[in-house]
Amino acid sequence: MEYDFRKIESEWQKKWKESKAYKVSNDSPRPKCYVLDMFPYPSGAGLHVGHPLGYIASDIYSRYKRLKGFNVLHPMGFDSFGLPAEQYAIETGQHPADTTEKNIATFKSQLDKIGFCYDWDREVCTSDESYYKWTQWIFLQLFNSYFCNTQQKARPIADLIKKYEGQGSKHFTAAEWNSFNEKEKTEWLMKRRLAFIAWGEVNWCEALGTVLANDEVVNGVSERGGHPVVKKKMRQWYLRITAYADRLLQSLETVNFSDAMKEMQKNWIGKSEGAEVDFEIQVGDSSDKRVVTQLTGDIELVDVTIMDTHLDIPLKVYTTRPDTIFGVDFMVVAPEHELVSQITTPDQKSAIDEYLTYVKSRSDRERMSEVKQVTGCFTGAYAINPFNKKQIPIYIAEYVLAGYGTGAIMAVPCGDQRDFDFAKHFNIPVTNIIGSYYDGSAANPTKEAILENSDFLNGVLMKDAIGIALDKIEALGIGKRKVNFRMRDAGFSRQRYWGEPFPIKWIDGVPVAMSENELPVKLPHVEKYGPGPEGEGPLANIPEWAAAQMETSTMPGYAGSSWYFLRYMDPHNNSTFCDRKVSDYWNQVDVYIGGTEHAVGHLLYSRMWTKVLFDLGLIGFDEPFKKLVNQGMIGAHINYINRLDYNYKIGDGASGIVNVEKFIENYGIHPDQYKPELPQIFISKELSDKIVDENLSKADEQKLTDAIKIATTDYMKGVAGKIEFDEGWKPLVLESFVVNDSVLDIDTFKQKSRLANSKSIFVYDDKFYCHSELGKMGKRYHNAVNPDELCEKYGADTFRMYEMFLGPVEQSKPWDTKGIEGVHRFLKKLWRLFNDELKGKIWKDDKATDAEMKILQQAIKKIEHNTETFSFNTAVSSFMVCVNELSDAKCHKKEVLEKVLILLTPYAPHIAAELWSQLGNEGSVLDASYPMLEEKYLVETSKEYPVSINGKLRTTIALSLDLDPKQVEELVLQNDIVQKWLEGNAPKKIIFVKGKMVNVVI
RNA sequence: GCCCCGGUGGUGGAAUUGGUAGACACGCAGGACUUAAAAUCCUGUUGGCAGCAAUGCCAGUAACGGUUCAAUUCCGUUCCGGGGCACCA
Repeated sequence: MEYDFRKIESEWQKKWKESKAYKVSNDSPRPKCYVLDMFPYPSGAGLHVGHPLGYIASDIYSRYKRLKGFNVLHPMGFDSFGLPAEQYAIETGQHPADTTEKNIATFKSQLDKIGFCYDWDREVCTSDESYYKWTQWIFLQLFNSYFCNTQQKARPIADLIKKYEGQGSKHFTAAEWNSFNEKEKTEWLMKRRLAFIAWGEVNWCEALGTVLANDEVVNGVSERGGHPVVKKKMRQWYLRITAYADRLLQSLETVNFSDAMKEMQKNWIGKSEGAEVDFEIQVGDSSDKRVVTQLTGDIELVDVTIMDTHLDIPLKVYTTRPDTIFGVDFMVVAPEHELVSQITTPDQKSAIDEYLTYVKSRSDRERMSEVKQVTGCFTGAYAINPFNKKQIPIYIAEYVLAGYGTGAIMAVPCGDQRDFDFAKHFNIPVTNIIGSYYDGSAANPTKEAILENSDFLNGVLMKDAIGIALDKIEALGIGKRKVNFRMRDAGFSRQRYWGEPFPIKWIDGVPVAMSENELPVKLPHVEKYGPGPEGEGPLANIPEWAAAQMETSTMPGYAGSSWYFLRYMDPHNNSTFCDRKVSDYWNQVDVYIGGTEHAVGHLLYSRMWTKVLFDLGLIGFDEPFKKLVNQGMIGAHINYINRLDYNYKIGDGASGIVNVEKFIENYGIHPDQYKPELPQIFISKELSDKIVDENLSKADEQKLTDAIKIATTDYMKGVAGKIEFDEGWKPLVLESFVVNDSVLDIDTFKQKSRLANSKSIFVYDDKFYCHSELGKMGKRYHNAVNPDELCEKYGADTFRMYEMFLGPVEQSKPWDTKGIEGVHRFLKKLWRLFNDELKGKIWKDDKATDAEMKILQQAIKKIEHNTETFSFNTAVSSFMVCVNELSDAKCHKKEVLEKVLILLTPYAPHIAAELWSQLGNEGSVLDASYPMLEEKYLVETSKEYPVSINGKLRTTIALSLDLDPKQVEELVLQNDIVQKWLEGNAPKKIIFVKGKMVNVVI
């Protein structure tokens, strides 16, 4: 009886489907465990072997927990709104709903072949009405809530209105509030809502007709498609995630994420503690009597003489190092800063104007990329150091950004390298406040120096001086402590079609929330997916939609994925997004598995939504994911082949001018239109390397010349002209199936590669080598490996185990299909413990020996530990060790084998179930109980001790474990090899670690 | 530039708190079975030196140095690779 995995797997998959073996109940006396994979986007390309890595890991863990007696929720669904479907719709005219449905079907069939234990009854798709109804509902909760700074939590906006009506705010009195008209009230409330509308500079991409999030823009072009992106002012919806910045940061301490992940989130939030300090501004020096006369309206510098040279408005700077305030030698203000026009002196006006023009001419991209070049311009104005009244020149420079802090910094050249470079460039004298820590050649950002030249801070350690300076600044009323965050509020509008419509109507220019019983606001059908007028979304093109004054943008991709883990708990509830009782039962996701690419986007947004829902009392926990496991990427070799570049040119050859008549006679075409299909000349890697190194041998040169000759002569018959070779060659991506260990399989290449043409010429030595590098797996690199094919060829069980066997889940690693044979052999070997090819059944009911039990118990111990710690690769090798040992011991005993099957069920469920039923077991192996570890079989009485001389292993000696150190020493010293090394001398020391090793020091 | 993670045979990778480096596989080489192939099984496989051989010795976990009886593991410096952030004050 052979291991017929195709039959076994399809039969068991069918059985499990029919018996609803993966149905999960919300009502169970067993403890719960929630294992979740990151929401996949159902792309048209389908799955490649990189995708299921995390799914297999989570599936193994889920099945393991089930065997351990947990009620396990392990759902799957689809993040089905998104740009690619819409792009595809624009290109092909197919409705995104149709293509999405098709893609989901493909995904599901691919996933099912791998044998995952999903309860498909709980599947959710973000583009289903029954789902996005609740996305819209949560949006309304966000819209109708504000962040209360006193309680540091979200509260209903009604509470705020009540407060405004009763006691007003620091901006208006209660009486004023009550006299405001609706529009004014709306505007004030909009400043506090968690979902709000605002004008903002957004990344506008003309080609996609949409606004992109920061992380969707790469190097100034759109991530998808690479279209140019420009800044544009638009009215956008935003989520006030900045209100949660501190809580998002603090509660990172409560979750089990990797340090790298926490670090990324911390960087993104970018909290810094410092101070805002006001500096008096003096325009011109005191001998110069010119100053600003008008400070309101459109400000202009007026050339009049006035005695007072001080500006009423202070220069507000943000600094994290108030301890360095006596080392300030100049100020830098962002070129966009509103004070620039006010403080510029007439002398400097033309220089400043020139610099501003220069800055405007620079794209953001240039401003970011050119770090080394120092640019800037003096404004003519000075700030006054509030402590020592020193005059400090004010510059503008593009390295200071208007959007961060106050848009102005105090520059301390002895402590900050950028400031130092700037000072050198403009010959600004540098004040040294850190003594020997500053050597005059570079800045030193230390906090460990004792301050000098610093008035009341003299002799104080910088670290300590920060607090002292802050106290003084606050006491003098010239500034205050201030915490800054780098994070910005999250843009929540997309000028797109394939997303959730907003439950918002615009009435007299005011956004008005629709009521909950009007939900869902259904996404209407459109004929065209192009953008609407003025950059609005496609919905603006629908007359009825526009007439109903509906919001025309839709929600972004992360809307639906910010709360989907809640919907899985209660997917069919029509009266609420998720029943509180149910979410209290399932609570947080215990293990969340996915890639690092969602580190800052999805994870921060879903964490924020969870906090809001918690604040509003809708769920009972404020962090969605208890533990996060980051799966590594599966890479693949990208292979390149070098093709010589050459062009056919007629008429400028050495042989002279083309005889047009003769040419037409030969070819029936005018020479200008003649474009022959030229043979392609491919050169192998070592040859192209030699060419680069100018290391070409005579023989190599001859080969190339010959190839070129063949290529040219064929096409030159009777024609005057020549073929011109460009200098180099083009590396082209090869299909991975034509390459074996960097060697090109020329026959397969000729038959199957899209690059081959009938007249390809190959230039190489003994083997044709290709250039090969490790990169991503994907369609465009022609190296994607499809899991379906592997499941077909080796079975799902083999595929699952091989993916795990590749290496640690969290580590990125290259794919290599070859190794899969080893895992497949292992399963066949396991099968042969139960069945013989000829004799059939060979398993027996005999009592197992202690030695056999020991093999089993070792396996239980290792595999349980490895599964628990997500070390699935070592678990697979432990299975191999176990089966190898049982085979060697010729153990075919049910008592041992059935336990092995339970251990194996999470990893290879089909074969485990089949053999389990062959053993005559009633009931499903899916619900068997995990074998208990019985330590008594693992107790050893003796050990083969490694014996080292001076730490170097020389021999091993078998010793009983109950010997005392003295007895051990005696036995060790009697050993021949030890004697040999001692050369008759007494050892200096003998180190004995019980159960580990012996080391003799001589 | 800053932060995080990593570097182990031809390849993927093992190695509790420092305690027998290279488990388990792939590949390769040789052998058995077979008319042959597939499948299966057995043997070898870090490098170098010596030996008919069992074996022995030396070197060896990116490089160098340190701590220790003992270092892939801890510390320091450097190099290389991957990821994240970036004129962030």
